Amino acid sequence: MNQELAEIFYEIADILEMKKVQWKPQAYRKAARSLESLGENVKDIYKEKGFKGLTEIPGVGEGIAKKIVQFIETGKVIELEKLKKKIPEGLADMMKVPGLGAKRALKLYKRLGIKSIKKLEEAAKKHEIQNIETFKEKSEENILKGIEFLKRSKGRVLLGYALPIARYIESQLKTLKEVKKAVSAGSLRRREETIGDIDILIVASNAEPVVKFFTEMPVVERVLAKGKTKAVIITKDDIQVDARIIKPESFGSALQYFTGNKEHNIHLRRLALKKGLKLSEYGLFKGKKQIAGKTEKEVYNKLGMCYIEPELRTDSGEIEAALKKKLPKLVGYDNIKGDFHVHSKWSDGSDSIEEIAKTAKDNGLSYIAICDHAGHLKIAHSLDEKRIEKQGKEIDKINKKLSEIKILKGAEVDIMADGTLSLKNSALKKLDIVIASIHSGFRFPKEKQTERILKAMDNPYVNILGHPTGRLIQRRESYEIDLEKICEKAKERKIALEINANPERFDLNDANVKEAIAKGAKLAIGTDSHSKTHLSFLELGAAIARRGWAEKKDILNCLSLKQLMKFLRKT
DNA sequence: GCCGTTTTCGGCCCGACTGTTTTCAGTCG
Repeated sequence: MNQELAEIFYEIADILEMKKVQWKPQAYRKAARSLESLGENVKDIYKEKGFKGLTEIPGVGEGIAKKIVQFIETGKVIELEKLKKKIPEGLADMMKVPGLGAKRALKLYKRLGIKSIKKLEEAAKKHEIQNIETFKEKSEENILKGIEFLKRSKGRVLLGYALPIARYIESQLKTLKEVKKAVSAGSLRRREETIGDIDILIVASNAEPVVKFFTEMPVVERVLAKGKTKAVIITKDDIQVDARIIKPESFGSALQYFTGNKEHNIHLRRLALKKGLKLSEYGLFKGKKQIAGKTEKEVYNKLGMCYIEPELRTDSGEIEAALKKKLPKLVGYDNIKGDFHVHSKWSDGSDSIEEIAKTAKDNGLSYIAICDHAGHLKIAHSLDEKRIEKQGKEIDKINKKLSEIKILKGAEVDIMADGTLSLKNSALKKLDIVIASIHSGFRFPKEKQTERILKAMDNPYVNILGHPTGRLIQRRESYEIDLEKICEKAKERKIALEINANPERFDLNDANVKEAIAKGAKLAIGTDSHSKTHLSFLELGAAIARRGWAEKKDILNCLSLKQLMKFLRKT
């Protein structure tokens, strides 16, 4: 619902821009972005808090709220239908071609009657476009390249996929003697679940060789821009990477600016203006004098607030909290002592328990819970009671052998349609830790789904509710649940809600985490590893917790083994 | 169309790069 509405508002913005309407396009886009990053479904907001609730969404006022209501009730927004009649269908699509904005797209339509990407491609191939003033051969070439990119590009990529690529490019850049710093900013540094492009900031003694190196790296497929301080490339796996060369005295303000997000930055710049200052990527200025910019902290402090961690910079209350110095002390990446959700060869994982435990130990963990599938799910080689017992003996052996790491005996059991579990209590009782998850019946209506989960949570042996909403990023919607009720039950029953750190899941997500904490529920990060290399997802789980404003006390993984065992032995 | 510690009108972030231009508009982030 939110995404559909966002797309409608983006389209309205595009058409309005072509019609040379001032300001409204920005307003619609702001609302669209706001909807995209909203944790809650607008439909639920409307149901619970009515029209007023909608206008409380940042960037949504009376006008846009009315359109949201219209969409909820009728499935359409009349304004868009009207606008579409004035501008040929497909024309707004043309703006998706990189380098082609509203004005030039409209010009092509007016002069050549081009009104779709397909027609655009044909015209460019026939060299009809270079005859229009302000278009020449180069424009034609770029349009074709842009269309090609559009066809191949998969859009936003998962954080878990982009992060290693970014780190690799950073490390390559750091091999240059000119490079003093190379740091990724942007949505990657905010640890968003998907990344549009990678932004790398570089401090270098001499920009020229750095730009040359960057645009000629072996991973480069195509160079989009190459200037004195900025270069843009597309990698062979179709990820756009921007590089900026920064002076050391501006490094903090540049890092701040390029870490964003957009709303956060605009908010800060407005605050700066109110103080009679100007904030840009070059620094915070009073007249022509730079008063901050070397570090991010300096910039935030000079604006009258405390430092804001990158993961929080989404303009969703963090600036107000920072001004009042009331930001939470976020859980640290190094506070995470263990992993609660690991599969081994015993079910559908690919490594032995011993291999996994050794890797975990090398990663600095002090405990992991082996939670293989247990019960009826034959396809994942689920363990029955007998095999669980056998596995337990193997774990005992390895525990004796390895020091500094403790392997907990666990299982991931299925929540059946009626809310019972796929393994008998007599078996669950013997385990250190039990994760209950839904692996079937994704489409149950909200009430039934919630009831089913609540019933499972009443089982005395359940410790963690696995991937509570079941969504897969870009692939499957959440199942419909009443998260509020589930959080209340979690608090009451001392059951932790999982933050599944698998990059395709990230479930609970940041907004859910915030809600869970507000309701007093604890959270447990699990990587859902099916191979020892997946154990490194733990940091991504910590990132979600941080984006959800979690503190150490909210996260089970911060407990020492002793404290943890106490938590698990609930009455 | 949105928003308000300059509040119900009058603002709306700021700068780099490109291609086409001969000083700049368009696009992007």
